Amino acid sequence: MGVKERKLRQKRLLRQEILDAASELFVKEGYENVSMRRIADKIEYSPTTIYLYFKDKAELLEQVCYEMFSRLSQHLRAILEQPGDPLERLRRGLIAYVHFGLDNPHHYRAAFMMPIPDGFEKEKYIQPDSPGLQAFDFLRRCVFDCISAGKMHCQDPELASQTLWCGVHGVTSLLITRTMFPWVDREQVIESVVDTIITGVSRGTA
Amino acid sequence: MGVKERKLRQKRLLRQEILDAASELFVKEGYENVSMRRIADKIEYSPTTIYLYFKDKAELLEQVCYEMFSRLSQHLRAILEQPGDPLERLRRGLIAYVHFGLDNPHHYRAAFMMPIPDGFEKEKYIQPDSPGLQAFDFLRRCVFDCISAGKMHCQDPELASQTLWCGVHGVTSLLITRTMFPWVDREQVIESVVDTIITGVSRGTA
DNA sequence: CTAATATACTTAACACTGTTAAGGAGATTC
DNA sequence: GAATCTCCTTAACAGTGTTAAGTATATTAG
Repeated sequence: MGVKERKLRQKRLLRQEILDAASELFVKEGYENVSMRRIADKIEYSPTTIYLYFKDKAELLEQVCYEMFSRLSQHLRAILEQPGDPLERLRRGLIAYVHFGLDNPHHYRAAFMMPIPDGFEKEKYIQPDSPGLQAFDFLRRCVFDCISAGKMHCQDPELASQTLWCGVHGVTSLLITRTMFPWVDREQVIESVVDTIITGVSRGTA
Repeated sequence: MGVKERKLRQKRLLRQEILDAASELFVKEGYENVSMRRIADKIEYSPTTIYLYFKDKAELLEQVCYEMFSRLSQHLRAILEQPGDPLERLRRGLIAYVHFGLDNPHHYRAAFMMPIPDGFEKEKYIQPDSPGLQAFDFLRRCVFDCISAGKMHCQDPELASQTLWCGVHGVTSLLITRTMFPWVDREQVIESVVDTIITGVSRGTA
């Protein structure tokens, strides 16, 4: 009686089709410039069909970002699980973070630079297995490794991690939104920020 | 024949009235949650009247941000023109920047965290007397003072300034958009970031 | 094999949005 | 007193996210 499974499979397929269409459009044109009707056109269904699979446009974006975070997590894991000097690993991880954001500017904007709808964050962002926190966890572990290796005299790994995150987020988001600013050189700024915060955290007194 | 001046004065008055109403609503509810009709209601004019004074909603926001930048500039000047250790001045300036952003989250978001409409930036952001660049100039001068005083061995004051800006922007924007993130302590993170980037820039090798 | 039900989708509509075109009172000028 | 100009409004357009109601089709029950 595989009929039920076939139906379920088809439902999942359509759901993914919607997700892919939305993702592609969000990436190309940005969340607020894509309408539900456009997404519907792309998959050749009526606009209201989307609401059978997603609560609203925000949830659609949320799911798209979820997938994006998963990719970021994988990306970071690949880097941070390599052997070698933990400080150098940290450096490479932070730089990879920035480039990942610059490669996916619309998703990055959606994930980190937009106000979170009410009653949204607590459930989705606090649960510890969300890809967002998972990515942050890689950073935290890497910082811990640095402290263990005596490469960083800082009492508080959590504070250090959050500080580092703020730093890389700063470059990433400014390079995304202020493309016309007379940056001395984009790559140079990225390296400068990463080096600066690593130096500051590892040699700092805080 | 003061009739012409009176009319001009009244036009400027209404323009400012629109600006104030828009600013207040933007601050309270955020740019995208405020409609032209709501602004019009507040000043008790028809919605289309606004278009006699501003090209579109984006220009309205731009002007509101312009005023906000002017206040930030004044704020920073007050701090950075005080005598004393330039490194300490820099520190106070950066912390003031962050708090200013946190005190005006919607304006800060509008000014730094939103994509710039096409054909907008070149004219408005590159002209050197814009309050935005003016504020950045204070930072640049302060960094220059630090280098002159031998407190910072870094060859490139421009790169150092941009690096510092990225850092403070990072904390500011993350604290604005991710209010529910389990921050170790908001004030502590601010201080940590500022101290970290200052330490990094002044002791760094880059 | 027919009748009832459940599934998956669509059409039509609502209440909004930013923005523009056309028109209308009231003051100013000739 | 007639024409013009200024400032503002009404009405409308084309779009938005979203919901309620309706319609075929497939599945199940009698």
